[in-house]
Amino acid sequence: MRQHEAMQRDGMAGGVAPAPSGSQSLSSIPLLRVLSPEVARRYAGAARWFTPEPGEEIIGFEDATDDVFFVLTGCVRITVRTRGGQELILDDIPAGHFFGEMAAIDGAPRSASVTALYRSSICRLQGAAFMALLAESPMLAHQMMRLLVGRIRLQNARLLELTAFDVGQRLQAELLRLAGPLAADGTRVISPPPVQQVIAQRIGARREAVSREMARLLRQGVLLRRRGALVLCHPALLERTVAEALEG
Amino acid sequence: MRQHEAMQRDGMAGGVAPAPSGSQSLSSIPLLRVLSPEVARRYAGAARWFTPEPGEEIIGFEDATDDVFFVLTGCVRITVRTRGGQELILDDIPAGHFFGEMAAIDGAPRSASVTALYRSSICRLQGAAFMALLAESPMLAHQMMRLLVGRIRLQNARLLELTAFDVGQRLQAELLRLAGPLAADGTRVISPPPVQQVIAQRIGARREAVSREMARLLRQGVLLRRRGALVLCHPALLERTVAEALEG
DNA sequence: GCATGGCTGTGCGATGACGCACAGAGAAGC
DNA sequence: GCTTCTCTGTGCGTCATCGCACAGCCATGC
Repeated sequence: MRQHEAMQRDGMAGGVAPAPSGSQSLSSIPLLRVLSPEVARRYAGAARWFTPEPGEEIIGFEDATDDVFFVLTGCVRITVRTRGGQELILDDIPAGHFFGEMAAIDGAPRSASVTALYRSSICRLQGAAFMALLAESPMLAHQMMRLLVGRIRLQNARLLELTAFDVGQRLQAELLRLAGPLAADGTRVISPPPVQQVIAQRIGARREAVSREMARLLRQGVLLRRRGALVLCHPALLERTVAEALEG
Repeated sequence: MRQHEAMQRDGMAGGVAPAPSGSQSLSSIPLLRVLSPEVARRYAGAARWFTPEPGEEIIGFEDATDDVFFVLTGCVRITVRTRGGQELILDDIPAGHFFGEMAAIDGAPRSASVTALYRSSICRLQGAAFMALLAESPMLAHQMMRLLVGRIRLQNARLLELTAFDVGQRLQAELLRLAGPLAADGTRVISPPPVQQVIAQRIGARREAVSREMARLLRQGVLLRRRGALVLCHPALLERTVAEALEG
């Protein structure tokens, strides 16, 4: 079940949404913090709050809506699927971030599906209102562009990996992306670690292949399994392997 | 040689750049046409013109520059490579379009390389000036976001194809992307067609595999080879195959 | 016309990934 | 504690793709 996987992936439990106090809540959204209170108030009417349950689909592929969604608590997952069950995880959106802005910007139908991982509290803003906000605040527009560019960069990297790397190399690259910052002892941890199935769906591989490759890394000692965490013992070594993959 | 490939891919021959008439030329750039003449004049000082030769590298991976480039005539190709020679073609930028905006927007080093396919005439604008323009013109900023979003959508599709499609299916999807509009007789043409090596680099496959799959399509009669053109006889049939690939 | 050089088609062995199957480990619930 | 369910590890046959090799084709230039 998706719910289980979600729980395992990340410790945050889904909580009840804070009572949406209507008109003053837009400024609780990190992206919109740059707005003046006056502006935020003006657009509050275009916002609605809701709290999807784990596994609930928030956006379906090719939906014609253009709302923008802000995750206040909880977490959602963006995926593209073939109807045959092949599923690629594009991104996980944690609390404080947002999704759904692409349809608002270009008016095209949704290109991916979004599902709640836990019970989440989410604010949805009408696409037109969001675009008006962007037009009103150059700072906001700039921030938006930075985020879009960041996503393109990440996807460029994934595209290259998919064509040039084997499963083992893609796994190592993904582990580095998932890991937290460098700790004092030179290690980086992934905590809590996603289940292998999820990693597989992120790097376009099968669960079994991920299992085999992780076993290899464990045997080599570059990876360590702890209670509720994966420890990259020698992140520099992994980085070197990835860099070498780029060499050849 | 890259030059040859370029010639074959597209009929436009590299011409000599129009004598850059200095300060009034910014308005000859499609993207910047929305600017008032006054604004265009104000930023003209931040622009420089140059004419790279075929095969010349305009941007190298991880360069620290942040200029934005506008292709006035000719064409350039954006690629990411492994140093071992694996090369993925991200996009070709024809006359009238631009590239290099990502570094200007987020200040990060270049994530891909750009090479001139023919002798091209190109205008480079300082990153800071470009960002100032975006801040000044919400219309321009909106247009920019639309373009970024379009690129993300395209890459989402390619990512899914790479993980879920086999070479044959990816080829069919790419042929549909390369083809021009539907003609009166129900066909769509690709003219001039890229060499197979280029198609292979776009879909993350080997030249031989592309050759084999194209031979199959030719045999089936959905594809036809003409002088300097590929004709998709039954584009609807190809679309159906791709859609079916998504089903299973 | 002829030679050159790149493009294309195809055969074939090697190999990496798939996909199934099943056993053991671990967590959650009763 | 026991059951149940998911997650994980691994063996193995199958299959798609790779990577090489080489032959024929076509365009270009002399």
